[in-house]
Amino acid sequence: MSENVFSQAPDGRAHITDVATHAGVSVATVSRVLNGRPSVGSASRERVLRAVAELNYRPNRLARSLRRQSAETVAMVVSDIENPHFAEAVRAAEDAVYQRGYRLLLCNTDEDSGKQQTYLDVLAEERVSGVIIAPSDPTDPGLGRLLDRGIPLVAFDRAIADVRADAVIGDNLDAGRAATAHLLEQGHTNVAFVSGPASTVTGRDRLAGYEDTMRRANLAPRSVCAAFRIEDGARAARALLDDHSTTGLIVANNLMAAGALRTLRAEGRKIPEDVAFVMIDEPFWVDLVEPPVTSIAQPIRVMATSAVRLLFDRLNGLRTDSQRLSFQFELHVRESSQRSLFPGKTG
Amino acid sequence: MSENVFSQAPDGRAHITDVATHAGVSVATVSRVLNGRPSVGSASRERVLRAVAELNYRPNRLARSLRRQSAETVAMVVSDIENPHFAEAVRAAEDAVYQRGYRLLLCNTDEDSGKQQTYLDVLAEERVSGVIIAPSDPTDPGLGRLLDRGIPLVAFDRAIADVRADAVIGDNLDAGRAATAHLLEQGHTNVAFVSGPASTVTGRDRLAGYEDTMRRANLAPRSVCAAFRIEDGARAARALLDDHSTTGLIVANNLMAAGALRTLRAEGRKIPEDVAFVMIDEPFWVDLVEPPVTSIAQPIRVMATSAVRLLFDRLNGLRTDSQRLSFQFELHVRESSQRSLFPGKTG
DNA sequence: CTGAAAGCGCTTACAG
DNA sequence: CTGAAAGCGCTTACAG
Repeated sequence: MSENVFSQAPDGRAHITDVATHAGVSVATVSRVLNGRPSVGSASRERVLRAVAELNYRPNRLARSLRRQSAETVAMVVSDIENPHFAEAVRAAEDAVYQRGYRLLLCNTDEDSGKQQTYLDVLAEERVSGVIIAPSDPTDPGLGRLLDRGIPLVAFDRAIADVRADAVIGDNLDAGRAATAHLLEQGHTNVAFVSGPASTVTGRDRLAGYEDTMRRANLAPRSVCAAFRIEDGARAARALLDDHSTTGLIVANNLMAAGALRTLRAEGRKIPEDVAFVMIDEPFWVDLVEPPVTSIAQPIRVMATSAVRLLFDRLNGLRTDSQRLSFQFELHVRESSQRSLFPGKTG
Repeated sequence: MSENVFSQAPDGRAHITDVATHAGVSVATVSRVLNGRPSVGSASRERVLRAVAELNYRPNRLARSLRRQSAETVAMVVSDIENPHFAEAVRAAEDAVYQRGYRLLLCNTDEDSGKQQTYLDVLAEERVSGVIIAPSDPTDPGLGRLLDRGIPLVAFDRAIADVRADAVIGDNLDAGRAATAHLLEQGHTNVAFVSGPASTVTGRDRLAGYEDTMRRANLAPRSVCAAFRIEDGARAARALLDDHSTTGLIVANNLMAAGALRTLRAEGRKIPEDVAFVMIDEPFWVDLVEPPVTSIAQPIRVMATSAVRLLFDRLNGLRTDSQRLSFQFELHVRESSQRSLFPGKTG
């Protein structure tokens, strides 16, 4: 039991050597106590713990990570944290990662492939344990480089080409089909589609589902591609509604849907009387707007949690082959598409 | 120019020593080139750069951070990343931090003081450069411990007691006053208030502003405290609307406002005819709902950017005294509170 | 159960 | 302009 003055002021800047001195043991013993190794005498253990408390000691995780060759950090790369869809995913992923004692590094790429590239490089330097990514640019060579280094990658929401990556993806083709089929069943024939960017799978597949369903019904698809943003949705809707024969409108994500609704309101089109409306995604406001909006919902939380599980299965060596999880969307019919409420009008 | 076989496979697992060998220089020279130090001959520089490219070398940032005693990481701790208010702040902060070459570590505390405490400890271990925090628990001793270690702290959105911390706060008292004054001006006398939790400044101050304004007008304040969540807002609104004499309702944040709107709709109360409605916060959906909602808006992006600036001023040694920035809210009147549109009814 | 020592991969005075 | 060497703060065989 040393009667030393503190070898270091108790301001938390103490190092493991200070704790060792203070407790009268070796740094190895301190380390063992701190890491919960069993082989430490209870007397030593107690003195170490007391010294830690008195010095307000916190181990330096940089040093530990360097030594252990593991940073216990998962990075999540999304294209827009302000998109409630991703906010929800990030939240669920953070929870799941935190429960496993890891940290979640957030990277927002802003749908900018340059920013994504920079981030992927940084993540490689950072020696993160794994990466969950909704790629802005799925062709980024940085993705392959990460995998080259043995850093497991999970494509979330949007697929990437590299077969070594795991993936958790919604069935976007089906989402586009379901939305379209629903409006056709309501008797609409002139249905237009506000699509996401062709550079993303979510953009392409949802559009493909729409076009496919239209063509099978011998109807001409009509769509405009836009970025997944509010203003772009408003603009795209304006373009599509120029043709006043349009009686059904599908919007490929929640932000664009907000913009499209603004356009419909600004132009005085009644929903669903003039235009029936369906959106993909189900933000909390679907039933706050007037009328409540028919939506195609995705189990985002479950998907995010699954992505984390896939990652940790790899990290824990439980699996070496890559896996791809596909999730179904669900159609939730609300007033915005209820043509049947107005049986007088038929195409 | 060495004709060596790669000292290490070009799979990105190369170390600085491999690069040095490959380029035929010392590790010191490699390090200098990588860190942009001027004192390197152009021949050496070129060979190093080529070796880096050929080996797909990426420096290990853990080692660098350990050596430099700086992780170049800023942590942002928020209570709910799904709250669009914080999502917007996180996004702006991430941008500002990224521009300075730092990373943003996201910590979601879920309004759970235990989780916040754990996170603050982890951040101390992590040796993060600084912390921006909207505290779930402003009395957390971990806050003081961080400051003890010399880690700069910026209280964002919600103040903390420690005078060593910087702060970027909205004038919440004024927000509560402005919302209330607006409804009183519209002729309402029976105005109720859905408040946030008393444990947060945003909860307390907005409520205090409301109560103050009511009392000055010799009116009896009536409020219910709730968590900043959708369901809690719905429940609180139900309780307050039980008293059918209520003609004005103010809700203290955007999530609770969504819940309150749901309640109003469920109970068939017309806005603003039966109940005039004002919310604090201005999410993008304020003008999508019917009718558009009068809101008290805050310049969140500017606030988040300012928080980052305060942090870096400290990190760059430009300032040692603590600073507190206060931001004003703005009242944006929309239909939900337009009593004047219905001049026939007067309280 | 415990300690001395090597080593994780860098950076940076120091010396030339 | 360049290199040899110390050191950042830990963890972990190895030996006892």
